[in-house]
Amino acid sequence: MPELPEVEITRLGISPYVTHRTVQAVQVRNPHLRWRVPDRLSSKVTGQKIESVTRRGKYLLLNTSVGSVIIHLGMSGSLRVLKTGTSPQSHDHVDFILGNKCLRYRDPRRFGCILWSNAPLNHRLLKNLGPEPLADEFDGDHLYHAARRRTGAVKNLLMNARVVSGIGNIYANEALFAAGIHPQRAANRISLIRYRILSREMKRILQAAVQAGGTTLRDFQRVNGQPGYFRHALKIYGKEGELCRRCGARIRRKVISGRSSFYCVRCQS
DNA sequence: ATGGTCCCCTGACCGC
DNA sequence: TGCGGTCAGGGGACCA
Repeated sequence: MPELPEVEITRLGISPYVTHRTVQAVQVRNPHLRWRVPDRLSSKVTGQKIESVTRRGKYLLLNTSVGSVIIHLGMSGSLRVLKTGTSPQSHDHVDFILGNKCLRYRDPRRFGCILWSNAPLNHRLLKNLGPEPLADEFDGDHLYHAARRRTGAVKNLLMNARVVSGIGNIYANEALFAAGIHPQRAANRISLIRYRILSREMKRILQAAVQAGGTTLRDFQRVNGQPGYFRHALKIYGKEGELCRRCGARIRRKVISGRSSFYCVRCQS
């Protein structure tokens, strides 16, 4: 499900309900996520006040004064705020009880994770993440530099979290279409000028997606239950066989490194 | 260091 | 209605 915009929408959605609240209990119904939910999670976080909810790449952090809960939503994860006592459905694996509210983690495929760290930004999963794509430090020069020794597809460069964090399959496809770059083009055979265009398009598309509440393909929901509306703004992702909105050529699909890639042969090179 | 391939898991969908 | 195959928004582990 979630790439940067959807994780950010989740953050914005839960933040007002959990910030400054104290965790009174943690209920782990199924600890078997990507990594086992640590047994110490409950003892670490119970009694602590959540001071802020932040995001790094696709990771969410529930920050307390003694450490942070690290949450990743994987492919199918979601967080909702419910009335405490609401009976859990299948795949509702973890609850954080916050007085009369309950922060509930649901993840049918269990590709996500919930971990605890005293120093989350130095955690092995976070410390090597590349810059945030919406930060000033991320620009065409950064991409160009990262691409110097890489002969693989530029799409893989965008989806490499060590190069830039938070970009997944949808937004990589959309940004490359917007920049007119073929997803399979070798990363080291793209000019600085084109990387500057690409980085600008990435920022523009990610910002627009956040504005629209993210992209709902099938099951992404905001905390209020509404879908994200950026799906209607997608120009290339999932549109194999349709006509390019820019030139009318038929959109193609090709699997690159195991992920579906969509592109227009006339507009992207 | 980079770039492949495999795998974790469930659910939706499609063709027969 | 059932069944098998395919696909899905992520990303770490492993190997060449």
